[in-house]
Amino acid sequence: MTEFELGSRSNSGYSAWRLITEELRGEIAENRLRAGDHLPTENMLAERYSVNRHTARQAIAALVEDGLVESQRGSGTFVTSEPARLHQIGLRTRLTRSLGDDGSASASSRVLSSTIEEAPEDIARRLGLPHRKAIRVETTRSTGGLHIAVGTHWFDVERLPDIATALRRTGSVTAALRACGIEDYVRTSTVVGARHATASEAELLSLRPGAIVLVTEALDGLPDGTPLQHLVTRFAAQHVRLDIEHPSAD
Amino acid sequence: MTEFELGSRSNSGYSAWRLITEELRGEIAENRLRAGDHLPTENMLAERYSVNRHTARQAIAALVEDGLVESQRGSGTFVTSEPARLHQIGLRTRLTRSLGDDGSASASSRVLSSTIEEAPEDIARRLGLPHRKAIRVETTRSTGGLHIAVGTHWFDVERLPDIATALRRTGSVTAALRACGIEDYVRTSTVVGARHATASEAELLSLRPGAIVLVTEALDGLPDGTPLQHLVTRFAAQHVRLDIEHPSAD
DNA sequence: CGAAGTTATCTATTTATCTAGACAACTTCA
DNA sequence: TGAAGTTGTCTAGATAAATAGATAACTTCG
Repeated sequence: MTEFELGSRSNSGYSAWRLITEELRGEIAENRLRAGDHLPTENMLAERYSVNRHTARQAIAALVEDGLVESQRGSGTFVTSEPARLHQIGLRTRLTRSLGDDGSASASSRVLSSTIEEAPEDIARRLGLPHRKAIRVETTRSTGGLHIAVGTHWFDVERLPDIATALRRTGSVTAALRACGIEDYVRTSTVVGARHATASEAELLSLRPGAIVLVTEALDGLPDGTPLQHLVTRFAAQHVRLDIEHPSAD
Repeated sequence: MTEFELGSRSNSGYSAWRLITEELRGEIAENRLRAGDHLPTENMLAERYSVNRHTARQAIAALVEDGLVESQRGSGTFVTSEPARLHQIGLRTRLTRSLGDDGSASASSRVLSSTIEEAPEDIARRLGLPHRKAIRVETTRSTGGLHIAVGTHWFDVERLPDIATALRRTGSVTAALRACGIEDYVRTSTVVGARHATASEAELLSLRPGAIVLVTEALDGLPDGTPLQHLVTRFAAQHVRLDIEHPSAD
């Protein structure tokens, strides 16, 4: 097993306890520590990572707060038996418009704002805009009281001039597109990345600053290829898995 | 927002400069800051994140060290790096082939180890193993001198008894499968998540401890659906984004 | 019961990180 | 040329994180 040392750990921008927390979280995620298992004791962790016992305790405390482990005075700390529920969200790869990217049926999305803005150059290009004037819509999605994702949608203001009012009325992008006469649309590309959440994303998703977000960047278009919507969605990585369907070519 | 930021940022386990560094890195990776672009000045960053200018400088210094930006006294700091490269994921995804589709011959994969182990229960179930005895193979993948991904492969030891020797001989999973008589296989399912790298992953990928990995968990099978390989791949998120293949709508 | 091992809590101290202000060196542009 | 704006460097102080040691409360097991 590889342990980081003081040299590489200090000055890394990550506190010692955070690194230990995430290391243990990774072991749980990889099933090397399983439900019910006894975590290394505080003294063992302190020795393994060359830190004080208090630092090891702080690392464990973060896992306790996340519900991954439970501490019992006198006996030890154990991996929680029922792992936190993960939301499996389907990434749309064909025109499953009814469910699609909105995933589980219980998900509710809300429009935070919609403004007319100058689109960034690359987004304007992907949308095929000569003028760069676009409608920008910010949305959030939550299920079961948990904030799951925030989305930034870009529409061509000339192609869909009424999308803003339709959005405010329907509260849903899909319904708003239908109100604008778009019955069918197709996802033409999706790119997935991961990074730390920005401060505003962390606030919207009820995450700590620095939490990890999965970022999907997608382009929706008419079946003939005309681009309709550029969509950037940020998911809280600790609650979400993205499920990719692989439609067989035949 | 700014005062709230300070309060919630502390005690997060991430230093202020690290959060700023990672936010800027994300903007570069997602091509919102492009090669040649002027970074916000130190004073602008300090104001935007409500930190001292020295803290903003430290954030930039980390990007300089990673070779993403270059500072020029008097004029500013500029982006020097390209956005994260794309790794394609689709029906015919092979770890060996899909990276470096720019035709660069620099992409290479390496078999680190192969052992016979008792597979974890969930993996055994997905592979359809009654006996739980499986071959576990660890691989790494790099391109352009960058370590891109590490993979953990699981095979049925009874269905593919010779895969280990074939792997050691060929060095490639695809070639080894072909040597075992598997001419064609397809991706059945892919699930994507993200978390911090463990210390061992960070070492294999030449990342700092605490860096972010994209984790894909995939099942490959014969065209008739028989499971062949369970594959967990960890990509260095700062270098890679996943490009989800969409079937052409024809 | 008693000993050993565990988590919980407290105080004090050291070390690392962040803030504050000043000035120098350099570039850009009017 | 000069003014404004930028990065580079220095000193000092304030705040947060980690260390060190001690003791209590609880569990397990011989």
